[in-house]
Amino acid sequence: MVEQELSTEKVILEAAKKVFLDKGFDGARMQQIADEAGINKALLHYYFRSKDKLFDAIFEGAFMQFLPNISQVMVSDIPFAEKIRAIVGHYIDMLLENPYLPVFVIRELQRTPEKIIALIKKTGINPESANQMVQKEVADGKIIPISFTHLIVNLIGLCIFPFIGRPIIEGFMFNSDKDAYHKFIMERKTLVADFIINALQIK
Amino acid sequence: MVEQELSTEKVILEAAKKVFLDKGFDGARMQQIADEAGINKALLHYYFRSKDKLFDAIFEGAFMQFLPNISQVMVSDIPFAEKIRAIVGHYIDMLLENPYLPVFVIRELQRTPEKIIALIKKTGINPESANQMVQKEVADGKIIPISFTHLIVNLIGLCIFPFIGRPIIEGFMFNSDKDAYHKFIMERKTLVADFIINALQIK
DNA sequence: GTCTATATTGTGATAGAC
DNA sequence: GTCTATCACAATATAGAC
Repeated sequence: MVEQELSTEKVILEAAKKVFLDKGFDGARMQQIADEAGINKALLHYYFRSKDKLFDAIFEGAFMQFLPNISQVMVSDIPFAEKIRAIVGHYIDMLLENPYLPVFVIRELQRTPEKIIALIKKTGINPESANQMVQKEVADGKIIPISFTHLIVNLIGLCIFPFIGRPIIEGFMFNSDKDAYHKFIMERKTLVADFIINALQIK
Repeated sequence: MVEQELSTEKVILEAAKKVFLDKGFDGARMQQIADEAGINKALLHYYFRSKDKLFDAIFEGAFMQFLPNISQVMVSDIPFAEKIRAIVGHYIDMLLENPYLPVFVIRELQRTPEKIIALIKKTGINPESANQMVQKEVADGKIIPISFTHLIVNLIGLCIFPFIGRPIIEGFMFNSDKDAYHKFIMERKTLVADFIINALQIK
């Protein structure tokens, strides 16, 4: 078992991710990334040639992480309500570990939408098959009529907004009480799932 | 009735709002704002002295518009379900007219959170009084137990995410079919209200 | 591979004529 | 008030020594 030191490239990628996630492409500075990595600017360009390419090196992974992992859960054999609970629970856990991810993705989605559409198309994700599963539940009278698109938009919106709006929720609603904010997020793991389950009138 | 020509200051503010809303503070360029206003950069500085001050001149109004107008509706005498319908309907209508507003506010909320907390505190908005109204409904057994904070976070999240995620929804889910996207948004005016009403099990 | 120094371009801001 | 010209500095990127 070797105490492997992180390669320079990995250190740069870590630093870049941290700065880009916080500041966005437009707000990030190569100098800040270099400082964060404990190296100088020239070395960034030696490894990644340009700010654009360095950004690309971290974006795809971040974006894929942002998409909730529904396919694994959807094909499993548990009741629909349990699927909702599992997806919401895992998604909020991921967001707790990556709280800047939503704002980051949203910012870049506005800056370079075409690039990101191309990226998501490349993944082979198939919303039509997801929709068929939802429509099966509808046809069986298990849930009220709703499209997969509306459902996933509701689910993501309910999960990410507390992270997007953290400054207002923590700073204003909870008077900068971090513990109250954290408690609020933990409550949402069950609250959001129940909210969706009630809304869909799952039988 | 005079065909009043817009003052230069108003033209600048309109141009600045357009560019800042689209690109954010970091991505916006004074040159682009000048072009948009049909004037030169020097004149921008003559009127507003700095990019920061020009930004401040448009931000407060934009941010206030972003907050859903709940107080007027909440104090009225209609049933709770109708209040939800009214708030959601008006909010989505506003977002249809200002589709870039959510991303803009979110970006700046991350960039200068303290400034924005101070701004919202200045308005005298009182979440405690809103919470009391919600708790009255809970105590009367009209809705399931929920805090005002969870409720408003759910409501805003459900309303804004379709606008935040437009590139993915329109570009990917609907294969760049703008009409399909617009239809989707219009559906949400009733769908989101019903979703909340069902979730709260309003009696 | 890593550094210092420097080139090059972009961008906010000002000076001064009209 | 509005313009052209320009300054000053910030930021990306490269050259070249080690």
